[in-house]
Amino acid sequence: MNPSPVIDKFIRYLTDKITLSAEETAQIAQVCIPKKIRKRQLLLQEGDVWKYNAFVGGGFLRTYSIDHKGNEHILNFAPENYWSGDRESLMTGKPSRFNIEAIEDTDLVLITKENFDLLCRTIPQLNDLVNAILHKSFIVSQDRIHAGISLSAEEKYQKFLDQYPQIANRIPQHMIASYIGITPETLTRIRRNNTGK
Amino acid sequence: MNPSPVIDKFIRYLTDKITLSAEETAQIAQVCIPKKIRKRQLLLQEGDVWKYNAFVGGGFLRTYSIDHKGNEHILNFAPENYWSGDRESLMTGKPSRFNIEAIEDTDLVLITKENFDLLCRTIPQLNDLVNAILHKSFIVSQDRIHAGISLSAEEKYQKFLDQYPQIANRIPQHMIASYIGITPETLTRIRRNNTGK
DNA sequence: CGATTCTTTGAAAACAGTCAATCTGTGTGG
DNA sequence: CCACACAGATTGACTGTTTTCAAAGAATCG
Repeated sequence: MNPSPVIDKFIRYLTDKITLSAEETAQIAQVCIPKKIRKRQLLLQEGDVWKYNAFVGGGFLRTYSIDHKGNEHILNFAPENYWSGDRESLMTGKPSRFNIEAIEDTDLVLITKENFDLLCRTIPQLNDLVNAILHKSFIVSQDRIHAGISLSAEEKYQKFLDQYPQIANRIPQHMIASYIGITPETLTRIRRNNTGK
Repeated sequence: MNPSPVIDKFIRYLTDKITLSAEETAQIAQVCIPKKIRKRQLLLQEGDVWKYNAFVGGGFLRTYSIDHKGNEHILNFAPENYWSGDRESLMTGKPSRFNIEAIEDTDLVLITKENFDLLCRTIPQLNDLVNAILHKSFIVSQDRIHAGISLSAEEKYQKFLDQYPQIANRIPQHMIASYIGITPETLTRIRRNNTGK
């Protein structure tokens, strides 16, 4: 047992997918930094450098940028059992263009890049898992790009609902609008036309 | 020396990035399938299952879909020293939604998924290289998604020019339009307004 | 309840798409 | 070498979609 429930949750998430020895789980737990953030608090602020891998044990995060007009653009959502962070800042060491904010009170595990890389080098199954997740994320990204260049606003909304029903009913709809790249007013109008039929 | 110049090119691409023993390069070369395709020929046709990893030694490929109105949407370009293929079809075994076509006469190396995975398991440096490429590709994808939801058509065009000048002057501009998700007519109008200043 | 956040609405303007026609450059076959 | 075909780019007029801005209604939370 660990001092922190979210670390337990993280270890369970891992052992659900890969086999780990007692030493390995201990080794992982040792470098886990549990963290709680309240609704509307920032985990990462634009301009800061991101240094971790973050696992969401409970709650909900969003990653977004703010453009020159003050409009927010949501790049990602991260509910429980998802990962969050800014890989670009992590990899390059440059200041992030994004904010990561809690949509709900959130429990996290942070692992610094150095520790995480070390774990991956020491535990091959973990390395494989991480690569499998990355691989899947890439495919999902490509699909979102394809949707972005080929679907109408209405189709993008429908696709979002189909793909992420559990997210859709947990967030305000202006965040869905932001994620698919339209204004909240446009989303209202799309919904009016659809529910009318 | 290999029977095929494109395999040599591929091996050089690899040894430029990682250290390989003579046996390892031999092992890799052994499973390489060299292939030439002519301009406008298809490497992959929508509906077929994609089975390979494809390295572009020379020439130029594009990956695109055709929507219900008959419009093409370009998901990716692959010039020399890039990889191509449909990872989604490769991973799931499902028929591809995409076509991959040669924009110019193209020299390729194909490696079947089975052989490729085996190589990665046998040669750790190769595995690391592949993961590093995937990691980078993911970051590039995220950036394109962000551009898609936050930039105007004009800004997307400008970003494309900045990011891929060497691609921009090698393809017809209606393909740039297709890649950034606008019509060729709109791109013409954007250009007119910009070069006018 | 009062404050805040979120959604909806309307009217106008900006933007992007459609369709059809024309213009341009390139390359091929006669 | 010319004529023609073809792919690509541009234009204009029109339509349709999306944004913008301002205001008013819900809904939620402390």
